[in-house]
Amino acid sequence: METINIPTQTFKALGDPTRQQILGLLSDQELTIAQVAGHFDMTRAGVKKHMKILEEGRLITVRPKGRERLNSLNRDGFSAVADWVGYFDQFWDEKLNALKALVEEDLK
Amino acid sequence: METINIPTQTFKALGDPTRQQILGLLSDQELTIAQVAGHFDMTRAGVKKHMKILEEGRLITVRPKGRERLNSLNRDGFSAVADWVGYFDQFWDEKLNALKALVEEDLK
DNA sequence: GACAAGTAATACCTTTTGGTATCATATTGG
DNA sequence: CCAATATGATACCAAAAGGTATTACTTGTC
Repeated sequence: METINIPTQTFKALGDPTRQQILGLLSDQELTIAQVAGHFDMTRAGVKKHMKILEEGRLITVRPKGRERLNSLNRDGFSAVADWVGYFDQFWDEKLNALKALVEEDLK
Repeated sequence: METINIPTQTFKALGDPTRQQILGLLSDQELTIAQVAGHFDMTRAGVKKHMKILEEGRLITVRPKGRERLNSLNRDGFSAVADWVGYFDQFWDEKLNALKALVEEDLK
């Protein structure tokens, strides 16, 4: 049996509107925490907590540049979600096959 | 600009291990709330709440059968997640194109 | 050392999670 | 048909987790 690891932390990270917006911002360009905070009515500390959750969900990565730390999207988390959803594609395939078998049985 | 609606409720529904397990059970067969509760150390009322969240995330549907109500997977939620992830695929494409452009610039 | 970015600690409030209790409804047996 | 039973829906409550603001501390660059 083929198993798949469930990206719980990734889904949790995605289940918040603020974090979704942050991802949207980062899809344009990499940003510091202060720059992200500039787009919201929120303190740097508040943004930082969301960034940590996004990082734990492997949706962003951080790289130092001078005295700043630039945050950018990380493909890992997105791939994990895509894989997980793909796993359930089996289900729909089997369901369609079962339906097809039923129909063919009817035609006999 | 092409927009995409963000399935927040769906991600929220997916961000819980118990609900993920429930989806796994339902990928085998449709089940009543009582049957789902049989797989967990949880009351029917507790399970019911998870089912409601899954339903709001369009991950399951319910159909009545006698005095029972059978729960099964709903493709809508899964499709929404797939679409959303697909939207971010653009990002990786653009990033690769930018990289390619840089490399070609270098070769001049 | 001064400044700006980042991080840590704390407190407050809201949301989520799960339990118990209760009620309505549908089925089944007598 | 009526009583007993099983299912599921809902209301209320307590504990836990999550979100935000405030304040203060650390670190890196100039």
